[in-house]
Amino acid sequence: MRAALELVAERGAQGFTLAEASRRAGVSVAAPYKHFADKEALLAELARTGYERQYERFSAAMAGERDPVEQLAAFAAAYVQFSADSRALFDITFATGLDKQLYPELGRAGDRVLELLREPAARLVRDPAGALDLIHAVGATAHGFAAFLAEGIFGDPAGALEPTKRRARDAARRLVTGGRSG
Amino acid sequence: MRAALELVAERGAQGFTLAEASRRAGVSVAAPYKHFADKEALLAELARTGYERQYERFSAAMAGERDPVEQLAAFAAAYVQFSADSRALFDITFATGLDKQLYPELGRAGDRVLELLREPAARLVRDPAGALDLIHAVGATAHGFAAFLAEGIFGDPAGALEPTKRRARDAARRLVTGGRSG
DNA sequence: GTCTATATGACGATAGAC
DNA sequence: GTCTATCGTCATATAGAC
Repeated sequence: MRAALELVAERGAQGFTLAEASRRAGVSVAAPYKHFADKEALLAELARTGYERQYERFSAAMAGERDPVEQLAAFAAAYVQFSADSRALFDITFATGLDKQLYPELGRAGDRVLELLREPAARLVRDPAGALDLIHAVGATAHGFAAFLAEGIFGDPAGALEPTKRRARDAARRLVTGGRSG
Repeated sequence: MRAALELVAERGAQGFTLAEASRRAGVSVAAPYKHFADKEALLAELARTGYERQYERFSAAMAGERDPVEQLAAFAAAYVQFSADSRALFDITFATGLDKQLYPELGRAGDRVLELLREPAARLVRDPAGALDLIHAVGATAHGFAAFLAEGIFGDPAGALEPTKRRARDAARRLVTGGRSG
């Protein structure tokens, strides 16, 4: 798993091959098949832990804030942070093309992450549909900043991390406070 | 090129293979090498046209608005629209991992797209750094909505397209009108 | 511009032994 | 739980003829 994660970090979730991961782990290419049904199953397991780490990190970041607006802003910043310092785990939860019907735990784990935003959103918007919209808007914006950062659009990803976190935080605040919420 | 694009649409930019594209085009696997140096060069060319189409579509959408806020909002909606109706061209501009140093035209073509936002942003924010921040925020948010839509987070992508466009438009407006702009 | 043929090398997955 | 060996398949890229 460690070797697989490293490989995903280097080559992306698609460029990942079981054979190379096996070589790096120092085992034969046959060994993984005693632990996983196939290549996809290993990727799915990796993605599951990716969501779990996200959940831990985001909830920790949000726990430091009391104001719901600041909780959403903290989420956005933590999202960007995670995408940068755990890029492999982040990518694998997105760019895999894993069938969430085939791996239902995956869909659930991903939903749990977005549900972190439910309480603060509900405190800000009475209407449930409006609250869901706010959740999606904050999540999408955080994701966009993370993707642009990784793509180098903000310049060198290492150097641009802190400014990008700040901007994601600001954008989240503006999404909440600007105009109506639905 | 047509066959290659279809293939990218089906299997993503990574799953794309030159051999399969050749088969679909009805030519041998050797033929493409008379037109492109290698597989990457063909992908880069595809990505370049992807940026060009984006530029055309986004500028057309923005031309329909006079108010700078609405121009930014129209951009966001058009971004989501393009990601949905031209998914292959959209994906290839992002998920390729193409070295923009090796293909400098690519970087320029991508920058040109974001520069569409420069004038409206400048009209809204005097400070140039603040204007750039606004460009990045609108672009990132549009991208996030597009990515979430494609990933199925909003439900069936076909059905969720129009609501997502509306939400992206709203979010862009809120980014501009909410709080300070830097 | 296109073909056939080929060199070379990976990969996913399985069989069977230890 | 791990190995060696292997099958079948596919890929990228080149050489040389038409």
